[in-house]
Amino acid sequence: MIDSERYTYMASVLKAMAHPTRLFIVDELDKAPKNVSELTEMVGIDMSTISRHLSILKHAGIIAATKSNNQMIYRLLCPCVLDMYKCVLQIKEQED
Amino acid sequence: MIDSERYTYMASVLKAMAHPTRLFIVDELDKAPKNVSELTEMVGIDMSTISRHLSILKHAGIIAATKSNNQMIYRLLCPCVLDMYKCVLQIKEQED
DNA sequence: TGAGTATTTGTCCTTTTTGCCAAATAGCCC
DNA sequence: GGGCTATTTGGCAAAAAGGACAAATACTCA
Repeated sequence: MIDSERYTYMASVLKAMAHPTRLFIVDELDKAPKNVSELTEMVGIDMSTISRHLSILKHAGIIAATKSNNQMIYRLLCPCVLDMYKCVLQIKEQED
Repeated sequence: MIDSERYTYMASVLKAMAHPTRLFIVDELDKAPKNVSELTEMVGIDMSTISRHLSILKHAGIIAATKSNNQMIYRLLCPCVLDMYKCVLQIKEQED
């Protein structure tokens, strides 16, 4: 398979996006940076789970974190990922 | 979590994309429709595995199949998914 | 230093994904 | 129908992902 490394890299980024909670987080961070507690409250699951989701997104290079006092403020790095949402919804329309 | 259903749907489509082999297949089908044997030869893994990858992409609404004689010809339905590649590579550049 | 808040990490368990092999199915041609 | 080719499906094992709880870490403020 040609360019196998590139496909593996791209798949890892897409995999980082491919979870409902993480898509929600990305959407929220696009509106404004937020800390872990705020996101935890919005999603309504264990904070440790949210923290791991954030770690996955950060590791993929999609979001970044800044420490402010004893909080971690997460922000969206690449708003271009939101364009993916549009394409996906276009697929949905075509199906209906 | 607001819009939970929509995020679940979007995650399912992204998950369907999030595999190196499936990204390769999408890329190839964008160039031209192909049958299972052709893709199997290009990727170099078991045909049953390719068939399952195709089934995942088809189920997600990303590709479609047409039967021609005793072959299945797969084609890309939404070329917009290729724009995702661009965004992902943009993330990579920002990291380097 | 010690209490308190915010976040991350370790561990365990369950579910999902991936890939191979073998078997089943579908369609063509004789 | 029978052989042939193309594709899909069943079953299994290994690997990865997801989530909860508890414990650890980090930082602030008194």
